[in-house]
Amino acid sequence: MPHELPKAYEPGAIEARWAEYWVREKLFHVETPAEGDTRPVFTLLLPPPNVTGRLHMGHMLNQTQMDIVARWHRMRGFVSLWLPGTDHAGIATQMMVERQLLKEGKKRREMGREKFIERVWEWRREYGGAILDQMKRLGASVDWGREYFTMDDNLSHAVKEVFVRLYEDGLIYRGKYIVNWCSDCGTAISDLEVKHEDVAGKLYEIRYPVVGGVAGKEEFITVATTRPETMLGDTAVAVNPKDERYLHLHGKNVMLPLMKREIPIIADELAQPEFGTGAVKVTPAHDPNDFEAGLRHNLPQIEVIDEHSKMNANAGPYAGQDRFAARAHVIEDLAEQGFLVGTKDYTIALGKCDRSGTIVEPRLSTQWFVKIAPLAARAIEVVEKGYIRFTPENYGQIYLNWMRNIHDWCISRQLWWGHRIPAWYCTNQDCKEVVVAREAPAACAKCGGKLEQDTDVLDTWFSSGLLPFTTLGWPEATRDLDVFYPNSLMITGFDILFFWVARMIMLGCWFMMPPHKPGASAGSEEDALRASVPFREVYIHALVRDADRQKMSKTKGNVLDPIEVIGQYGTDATRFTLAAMAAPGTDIAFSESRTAGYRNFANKIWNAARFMFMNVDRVDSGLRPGGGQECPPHTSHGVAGFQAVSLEDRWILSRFNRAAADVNASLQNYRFDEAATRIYDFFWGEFCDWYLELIKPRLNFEEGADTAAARVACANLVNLFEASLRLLHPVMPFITEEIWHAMYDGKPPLKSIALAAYPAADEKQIDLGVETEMAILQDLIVSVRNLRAELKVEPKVKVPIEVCAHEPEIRAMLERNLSSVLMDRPANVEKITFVERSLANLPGARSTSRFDVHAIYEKKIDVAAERERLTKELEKIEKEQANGQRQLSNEQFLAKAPAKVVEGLKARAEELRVLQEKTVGKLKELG
RNA sequence: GGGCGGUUAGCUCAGUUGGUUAGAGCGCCUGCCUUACAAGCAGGAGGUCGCAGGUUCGAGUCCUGCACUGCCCA
Repeated sequence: MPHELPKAYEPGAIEARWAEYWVREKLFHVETPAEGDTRPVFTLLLPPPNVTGRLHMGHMLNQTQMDIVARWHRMRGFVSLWLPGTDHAGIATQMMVERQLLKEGKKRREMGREKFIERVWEWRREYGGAILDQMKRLGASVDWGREYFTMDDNLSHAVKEVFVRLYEDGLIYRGKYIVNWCSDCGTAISDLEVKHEDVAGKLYEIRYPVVGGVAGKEEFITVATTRPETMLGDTAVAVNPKDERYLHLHGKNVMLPLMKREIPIIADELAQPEFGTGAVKVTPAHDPNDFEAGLRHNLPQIEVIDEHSKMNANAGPYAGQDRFAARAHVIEDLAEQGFLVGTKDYTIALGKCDRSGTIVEPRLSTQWFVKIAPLAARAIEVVEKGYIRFTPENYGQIYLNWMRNIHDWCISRQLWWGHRIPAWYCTNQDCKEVVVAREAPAACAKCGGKLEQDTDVLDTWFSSGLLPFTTLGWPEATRDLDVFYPNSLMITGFDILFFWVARMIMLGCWFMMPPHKPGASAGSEEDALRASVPFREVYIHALVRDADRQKMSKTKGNVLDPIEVIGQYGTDATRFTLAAMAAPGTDIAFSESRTAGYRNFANKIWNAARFMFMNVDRVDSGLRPGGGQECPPHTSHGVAGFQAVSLEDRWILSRFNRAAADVNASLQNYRFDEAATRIYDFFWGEFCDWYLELIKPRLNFEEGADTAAARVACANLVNLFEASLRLLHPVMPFITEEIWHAMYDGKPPLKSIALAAYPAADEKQIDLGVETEMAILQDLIVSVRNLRAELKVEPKVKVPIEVCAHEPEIRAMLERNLSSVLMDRPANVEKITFVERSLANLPGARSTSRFDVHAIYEKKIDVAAERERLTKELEKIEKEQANGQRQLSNEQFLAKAPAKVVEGLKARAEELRVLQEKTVGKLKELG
């Protein structure tokens, strides 16, 4: 049986099937284009989800937008490559596996590095594909044949290569510096992985006695701190050199309370005269600013807190205590000994580990760093020069501000899971040579001693920052790299703008520029720079919040699982919701009522299709889009094979082309919201509400009916519907695929609608005159419906009407297009009489500036209600009239406003004059 | 402390380089199971566009200040 669609739209039944089909048929696999292939190329890289992750609404928004763009380009004839993959996520994955081990009573360290890593791989094989399977359910048109994992051999090889080259370029160094230390994760983390949180804390004022006093008298200098326990490691007190209060103390020492250690008073900008007392304690081993000051003044660095956030042996009597317990004890002892001057409430911006939530400890530690300035300079330049464009634009500025204030990047992590740092140290204590190499060296080149590899791994973002070129074959000179680099676009959320986008730009502009760029480089240095960017455009999407605009979080319990939403409303409806709400600059308050509405939209399409098939089967079940010809080529404009015989035909054709033009323009500007709502309005508000109703009289299959007319109407319907499905496909891929295949009775000319051409506007099919005529017709129909409601005409009773058109052309147009047959369904009209006399003042009449229409119906109207309505209307008219008059009598306006606006206002004034007269007349008639 | 957004109908949001009558979905009210669709159809109510100034012939839109609110950075 052809064209069998179940009565109700059930997304679950169709979506899983197509999702599976797209993957099985490798529909979105892209072969590397051969030399000489001139097709335009569109490349997208999927921001790799964390391999331990589950799909959340943010992913779904991100992937919906990418899929819309990827499908849209593909349908427009681009080689559209969308590369999927997952990220090995060092800390998260390691923690996940450690937790699993703990249940078996095992520990990572007891197990040993090699066995542990093997275990992580096992874990990954078993669970690592979950999020990608979820992606398949979204219909993401990625090239599964090119799927990557950041720990794949080829990518690991590239990571090593990048590390060695940066080292050789002098951009990687190792040293003992203050880093952000998470004692829970047991590793250093980068600045970006520290989240600041304002908490209520205390500011303690502590006085340090000045050694020897001043002028023989005991004197103190008071410092303010939020972390009194670190005073145990103080090696100086700083005052501002310009601060006159402390000039007499320059060069003196103080006696550090509790520790009884003499430390100097230094003059340094570190101390801000307006903050607290103007004097600050200096703890070089436990504060980044103090660390810098310590270097300036050659101060010793005394560590008092260890890697587990406990006080160490240097903390004297406090050794072994937890840092917070030590704080309490220190305060107690200071108070007891008379050194505590005061305690104030104070808001502290507390740094916490993004992953574990533990309070980060600034700690001296030997780590590897990237010297960021040279990389940042280039990354700034390419954005300033517009080689990378941000949407919304303001993110470009945010990016630049961040990039201009960037600090060196700590890239080593004290983990096992990740890319191990390719550095070796000579175990000979007299040599201690450091070797950075691509392959493990056999022995120390300097002394022949034994070498041991660094036990640390690299920050996960170090490897993901390379993906735009490493996934394409770098460091080899590959054809893929030639064709697909730079990527066309990066779509991602604001939260990883710095983590990832910024780093991709820095690394891309470094390694895809000479001398690191593989293959021959043609053109100037400027051309090379322009071509070095990882992507031409960056689109930053919003955050998905819950319906009450609250951030979704597990603790609040307001997390919406996209898979559940999909289960309830379908992927298409969920995608449509995200697209329709994706207005730039605003977060998305995801509301399920909205999704339910778009599920209804899908149902509407479904039923319109059933209506189409029902009629097609009555005319000729072999009827196919394009009259059975081949599928339109990629340059397809407008609707092919459409025979516009009636006003509504010409109208819908014109409206379709306008919609196509608008949707393409919106997608070009990443206005997914505009594109989605434009299609919605067209399909529901114009195609279903008006066009389908207006052609029903032609779809008459009774005895003696005009079957030729029905055939044309059906053919038009099929052609228009097919084009509309293509227009909608990028946003709602499943339902469009389903109906499209049904239209061809399961034997479509292509494997998928996804491979068909995207509709573009055909200017010749757009007709403003026709649209205006149709608007008048619609006005008339709505007026009659209004009248019926007012007159409370029984729904089943048909009413004859009289129509008076003021202008002969309008009357001719109405006479041409209005028939009782046509008016029967939309307005329940049985007979139409055209008259010359004005009907404006009759009860049971409605007027516009172009016509009067009168419903011939006995029932008395509700005079009071009618008067109220008319009075309200008159008020509105007169208000607008007054407004218009004020402007039109203003010479300045006439002189300065564009002619188009003035003319428009004059025309409107004339309309208002007619309407005002009619309304006043009618009110008089009512008495 | 520095920076960036937001404030439009009961709710969630659109509103283009300033231009004629500020729109949608949901919700609400009224009437309809009209042979595609009640997940639907038809009709309707509801807004001094956060406040105060300013620029302009003209401001929801541009500028200044204020209030409230959210986010990022330190």
